[in-house]
Parts: sequence; structure tokens; C-alpha cells
Amino acid sequence: MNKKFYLTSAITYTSRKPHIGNTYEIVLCDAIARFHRQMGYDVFFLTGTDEHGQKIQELAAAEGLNEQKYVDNVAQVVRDIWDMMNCSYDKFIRTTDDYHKTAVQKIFKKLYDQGDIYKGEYSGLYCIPDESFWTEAQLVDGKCPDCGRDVVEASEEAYFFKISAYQDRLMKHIDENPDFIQPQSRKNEMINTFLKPGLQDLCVSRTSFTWGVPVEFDPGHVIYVWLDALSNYITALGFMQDDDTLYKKYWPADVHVIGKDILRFHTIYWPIILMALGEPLPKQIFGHPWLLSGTDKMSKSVGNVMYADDLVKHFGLDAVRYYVLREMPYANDGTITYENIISRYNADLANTLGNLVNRTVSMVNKYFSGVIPSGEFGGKFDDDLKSTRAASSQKVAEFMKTFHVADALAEIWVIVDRANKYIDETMPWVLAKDEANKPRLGTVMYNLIEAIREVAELLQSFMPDTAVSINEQIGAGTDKVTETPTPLFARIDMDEKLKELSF
RNA sequence: CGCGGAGUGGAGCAGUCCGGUAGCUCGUCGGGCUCAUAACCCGAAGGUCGUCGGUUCAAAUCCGGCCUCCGCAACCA
Repeated sequence: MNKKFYLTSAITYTSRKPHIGNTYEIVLCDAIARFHRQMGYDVFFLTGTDEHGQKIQELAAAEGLNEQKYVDNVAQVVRDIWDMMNCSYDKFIRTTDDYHKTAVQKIFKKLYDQGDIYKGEYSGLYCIPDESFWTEAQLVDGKCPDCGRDVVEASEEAYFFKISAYQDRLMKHIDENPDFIQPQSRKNEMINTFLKPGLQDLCVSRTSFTWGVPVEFDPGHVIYVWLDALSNYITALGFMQDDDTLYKKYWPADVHVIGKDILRFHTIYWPIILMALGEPLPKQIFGHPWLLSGTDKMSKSVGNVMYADDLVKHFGLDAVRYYVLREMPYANDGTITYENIISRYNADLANTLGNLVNRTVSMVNKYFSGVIPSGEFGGKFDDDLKSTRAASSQKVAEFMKTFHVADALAEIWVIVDRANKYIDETMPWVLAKDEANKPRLGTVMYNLIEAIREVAELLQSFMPDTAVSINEQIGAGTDKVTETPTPLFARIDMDEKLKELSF
């Protein structure tokens, strides 16, 4: 029985089409999932969509659609993009799925019955014509930010979750499990911003809109979207349902991969919900940084949004996967610009990797009629190439264990670079001039093919299609390389491409 | 005095926890090679590490002030 690995991405809010920053997260998860499968883990990779809330209701109304129709459309768009990105999720959950809604109602009921959720009054500043509550900070000149009219102190019936009662337990857990929140800087932020000042009970129901999971025993109230959304990680596995085999097998999650903006919900509310339910906590929460468009946050109103499908159309699937995985730092925000994409594409993919495969296959064809020579014997350069391969693949595994995906990918290129250097050191074209050198030339080719084979294997998690292409070119599983090597990545002309992209 | 992150050669980043000749990739310049996608290999130039001050034999690294950028700021997903 293999060790299990349960990994989740955040579920995407179905307000609009996800941009490349949102898409980065799912590609990151996919690389982690694929890597663990390759290492022999029994992986379950969950993703999906978060489809309730006031905003959805408003957006649907604006388009004259009913809410379900609206989220059906967007959920399909999300799923199509995930599929296009070649993401190997095992399940795609939607919070409008019946089983999920029923389970969320049961969770709410259980928490209510045991006294963790109680009925109280929510009071705040209320704009009567807009029927909305606002916080002090949201007000513009003391007036409603929407319509500019006066707000009044008002209160309404609402359900509250006694999260304050769990604060000490949560702090203790964070303290005793130093790796619970990653990266470290985010953990400090959560502790200082929310835990140290003290938690207040959370309002977990709404009456101002209807698009949500109803509180079954109190019509008119819908369940707060975050309680609804967070529960997906367990309802997807059958929690509080007839068949909870998956839940028993996979929970607790090994890691929740989320954006840094929603860490609060995942590191404070979610663990407390689980404590209240008496269920184990996830082992780790990794708040990844953001992908910025140049130096700015991607925003529709600024007009700097990039979408995965456009990028794939221009650069190809694996190039886009490579870019986001390679370019994103572990803790700090990353950058995406067309210039950077083209630069990385040409340097890393076309020149260093693609050309290595191409020149090697060409030489095997030229010097050995395509038949890969067998046998290996060591010389100075050979040994160094071999030890580099071993050391690097070891490091790749270590980096991946801590989700340092960019570092892992960079480590693969250490092998690629070493192989390119090996060609210069051994100078096959010189060896080829004298028939007496044939055995040595054969060894050089053999070692190169082996190095490339290893690179292909290591690339599987990050660039699955490219791994297959490389294996085709070097004739993996046979003793003959392809007769007609084709560049894995054709070089891109920076100026021409930028001109094309500006239209 | 709300909390947190960032400011390192032309570009993007690492190094900062545990002070000790400033490193990587791209770009630029020079050289080599010709198997290969004007690719590959070698070498060089280029930075007072935001700023002011402090601690120290020694600071990008520790401490304090300031400037700039960014995110969060509890009922908005």
C-alpha cells in the first residue's frame, strides 16, 4: 500500500474567467501532484469552483441570467482552462453540487447543535436604500461608498461562530507545528495581524441576499460563503455522506495550496471549523505568492490582465507551464511580461534544452546511422556528467518536498547545461574523423542519450508533453533515435512577436 | 504610532535567520568551436546591496530613524 498524498488547490470563484495568475496556482498544484505520483505516492488532487455569494448574485442579475446558469457558464470556462493546461486533478468539485450543499447544511447544523454556532445580532453601519452593511473603514467621508447617502447604526439577526473559543488551541497548534503555515513570513503575518489582537466571533450567515446554501432550519438565512467554500476540502471526499471511503483514506490533507490573499481563511477559520467538528487539521497550508503583470497586480480595470489561453496560443502549453513554474519565487511575488516569457523561452527551452536534444540526435544519426551505441565506460568528463546527474536529481526531489518548484526546475537545467558542456569537452566531431575513435565516440553518444533520458524523466511533472516529445526523439524504449529530429521549441523573434502581440 | 512584505550591476532574482573578500540567469563585449535551432563552450566589463545613523576588528546581513513601492486591515470570495 503506497503512502497517500492529498493535495488541494483553492476553489476558483466563479465571478469571471480566471487569469494567468489564478491559473498559475493550478499548474503549481499539478506539478506537485505529478511529482508525488512519480515518487510512488497514492495521490488525490482536488480542485473546483466556489460558486455562491452576493457578488455572483449581482453579476448574474447584471447579465440577466439566473445564478445557476451564470455559474454553470463560468465553471465550464474554468474547467476548460484547467484541462487545457494539462492539469491532472482527480476531482473537480462545485459548491453548487447537491452532495456538497447537503453536507454543508449538516456541518452547519452540527455546529449549531453543539453550541459552536449561536444566533445573535449583527450590528453595524447600514445604508437603508442600498440594504448593505459597511464597516467604518469602507465609508467614504462617513457616507455609503455606493450611493453617498447617510448610514445608520442598525442590527439584524445573524448566526455567529464561536471562533474566539478556539483561539488558544489554534495558537498552540501553530506553535507546535512550525511548518503548518508556509512560507514563514506569512505565518508571522497571520499571528501578528489576527491572532495576537484576539479573534472575534465570526458572522456565518447572511440575510441580505439569497444565492447561497440555505440554513435548513431557518429560512431566509444563507450560510456564509467561506464556511461553504472551505468545507469543499472534506465534502469532496464524502464527509457527512453515505460513502465516506475517500474521506477515511485521504483526510487530513497533506497540503492546501492557496493564494496568499486567502491565508486568513485557511489558517484561522478553517482549522477552527475542523477543531469544532472534531476532525484532524490539514498538515500544511502553503500560501503561494502572486504573479504580477510587470510590477502591478493584474486587474481588469487597469487592463493588464493576461489569460492562459492567449499565452498558450502564442507560446505553447509547456512553455507557459515552464514560465510560471520557473519564474515564481517561493515567497515573493513573481513577474510576467511578454519580454520575460520570450527571453526565458529562447534561452532555456529553445537554446539550452531543445538544442541539446537536437544536436545529440543529429550526431547519433550522422555517426551511427541513428543506432544508439551501447556500453558505457568512464573517463574524466563522463564521470563528472554522471555525478552531476545523480546530484541534481537528488536535489530536485528535495526541493519538491518543500514545494520549491522553481528551484527544482532550475536544478534540472544543471544537468542540461552539464550535457552541453560535455559535448564541447569531448568534441565528437573530432573523434568522428578517425575510425579508431569509434568506441569512444559511441560512449560519448551513449552518455548523452542517457543524460537526456534522465532529463525527460525529471521533466514529466513540469512539462509532461515535452517529456514525451524528448523520449520520441531519442527513441526511448528502442535502440534507435528518430531519423528526422525536429526542434522541440522553435526560437522566437522577440521584435516580431512583440509586434504581433501588440495587436 | 494598525499589520506585513519589498527596495542588491541594464532586466529578473538569490544571499539577510547563524555578520567575514557580493552570487545566479538573461542582456552586453571579447575569444573558441562547427554536431546543432545565428545555437553550444570559455573569458571580461558592469553594483558605495533605497537612504541616514549606530553596534563591531568587520554589516547587504544586527539595531534605530527616514524615503519609495506593494499587499492585508475581520463580515467583500
